Amino acid sequence: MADVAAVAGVSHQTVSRVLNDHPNVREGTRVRVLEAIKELGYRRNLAARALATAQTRTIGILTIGSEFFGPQSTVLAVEAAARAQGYFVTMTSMDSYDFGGAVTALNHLTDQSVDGVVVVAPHDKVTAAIDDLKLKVPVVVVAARTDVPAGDPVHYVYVDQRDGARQATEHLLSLGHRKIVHVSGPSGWFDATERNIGWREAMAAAGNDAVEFPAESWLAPSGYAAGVSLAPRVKAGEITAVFASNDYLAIGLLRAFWEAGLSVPEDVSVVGFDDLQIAEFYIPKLTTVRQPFADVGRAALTELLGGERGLQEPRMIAPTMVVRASTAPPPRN
Amino acid sequence: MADVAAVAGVSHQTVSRVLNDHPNVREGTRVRVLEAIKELGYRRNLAARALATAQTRTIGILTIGSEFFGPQSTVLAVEAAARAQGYFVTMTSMDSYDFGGAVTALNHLTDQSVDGVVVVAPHDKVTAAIDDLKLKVPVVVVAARTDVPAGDPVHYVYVDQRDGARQATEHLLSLGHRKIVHVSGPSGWFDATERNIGWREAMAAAGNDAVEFPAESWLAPSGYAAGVSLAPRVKAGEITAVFASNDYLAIGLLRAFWEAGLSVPEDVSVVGFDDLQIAEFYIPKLTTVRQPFADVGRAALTELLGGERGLQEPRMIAPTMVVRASTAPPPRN
DNA sequence: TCGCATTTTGTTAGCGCTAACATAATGTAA
DNA sequence: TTACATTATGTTAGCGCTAACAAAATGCGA
Repeated sequence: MADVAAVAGVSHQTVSRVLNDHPNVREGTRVRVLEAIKELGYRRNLAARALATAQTRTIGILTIGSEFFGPQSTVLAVEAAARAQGYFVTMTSMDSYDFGGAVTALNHLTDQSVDGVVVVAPHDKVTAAIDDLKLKVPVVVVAARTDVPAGDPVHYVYVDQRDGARQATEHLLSLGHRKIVHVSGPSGWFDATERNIGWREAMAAAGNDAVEFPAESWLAPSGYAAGVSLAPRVKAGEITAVFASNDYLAIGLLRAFWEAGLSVPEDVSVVGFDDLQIAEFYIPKLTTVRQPFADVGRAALTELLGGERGLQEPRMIAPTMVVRASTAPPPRN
Repeated sequence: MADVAAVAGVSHQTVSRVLNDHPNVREGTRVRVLEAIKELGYRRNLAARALATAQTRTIGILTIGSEFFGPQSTVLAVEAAARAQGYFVTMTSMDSYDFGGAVTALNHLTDQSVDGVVVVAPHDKVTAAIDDLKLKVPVVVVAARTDVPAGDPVHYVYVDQRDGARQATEHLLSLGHRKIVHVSGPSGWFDATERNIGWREAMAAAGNDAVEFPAESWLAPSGYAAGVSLAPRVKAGEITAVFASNDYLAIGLLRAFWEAGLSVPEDVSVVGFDDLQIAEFYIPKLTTVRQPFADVGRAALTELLGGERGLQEPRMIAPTMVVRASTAPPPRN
């Protein structure tokens, strides 16, 4: 910076002013400084700036360390939005979904003096760690947590999972299904819990029993296992439709049903959740609930940088029902 | 740090020594300092450290801004490996795959004084930008670039795409196929180019013509479009097998063939590339080439931090053929 | 016990930037 | 023109850490 100042014939502080768009710099001086900067290929040292200002203009993203479609898309959107706002992004993922893993990951971010944190890890162990740590920087969590106490400094942004599950369930009910099973996501995950609640509410409203089949994980093998268990009951006429807590589970289910000789949607209807890229290309095309992950990512960053503007209310984004070919009226016995 | 020093009754420099595992610190002193650190909940300011040492212990990851399975998995693995080595990770993605977009993204990383960069964006525009910029920090690119000049400071780590394509092609040839078409990936991408070469080599070695059908993108809709075009030729007996440049394309293809009333693998065989999580659950289960993305990520980081150890030769990792149910001998007319 | 090598601890300066204040230049009303 | 407000620029100090050197404490052989 001193070199630039020398070339432009000004003090280093004036260079700093130009760099920070300070108003009180004469146009001629600004131009000379800018030219010197270009000539020397100067780039300011951000570590020094961070030290002097106690601000890094960096946000941290904490994410789960797995290849799930939703979180990944959200992270990408957060990063793009942050960059557009002139922020840098540092990312870390968790080795395990327990309290300690979450604390370690959070510390890893705060060690870097991030100006804010976006957490894309909708697991209750993670939120517990956040509550416990009482971070000094703003935190936005992408998780459908509905029991947030009023005035909680941590903000939540999410897709209305409960509503999505309700839509999915009502779609099946409106087709005439009554014997429906929900293959629910693994415990600890807010999305699983909320979808479960939405499902129960819709079933209760229609006066039906809400039968669940808990999946071991979010992945296709678990859906497949569920399908293997459920197929005989479908054949016995005890089940006419399945609402799976995500598309991976739905696809596993579809595969298991196919292997059991069941036709979807003729013998049994299946609904998923997420709308994976390939949902539309599966055989049959999968009826599912689309989550606008990119919107969530953008909203989370806006919330983070927006500061104390307005209310503390969680930002909730609506999912969309996408009806394709894996659902139809139940068989007539 | 001064506070810690006061509590422990030492100078701040001794605290610094403890923090940096300097050998010449008496055990008793070290313990006292450690206790003071714990008592005060002290965490060192990394911006100051970076300023003093001119090292950030941060590596930058440049990635494409899309939800592709491979790059995403690789990024996750790089992050985990970096964290295990005590490095921080800052990430940025590109808005566009042109030269300018790559330069902007690279500058975004170097502005943060990263100690090294891992590029997970196997596109020729990106490598062109890297060559042009002559970065002062070590760079490792995850891309199957084979024309790297000897002594190039940029190192390349990748899966042997050419070999994978050869395996896929030979698998089809060994089943008896001769009329094979390769649905190739979009231009500019190293993976597409290399798979194309591997395919041609294998076909040439078997004395067959190598017929290609270029896809517009890496995504399922492009595979579907290819399938729509190819289906009549399959029916006419002009094609008995298709090697798609990735699994998304293969799935689009499968869907299009299914809609055209063609059975896979009875009427036509299909091979993909990548081994997506759901490849095993598609109907039929997809025969494909598995890429060990996590291994690549780890290898890239090792290469980056390993420094000038050993040769400059690109690190090449072998893919594995996974034979499932989408391939079979050609129909007997 | 002394003298010297070795280990341990302390002191000073500076990394490159910005905040706060000081000074100089300019504009404007009387 | 002068006096004073306003704008533009310069000077100084310090952010929290580590490198380099200085000084003190310790160990050890004679």
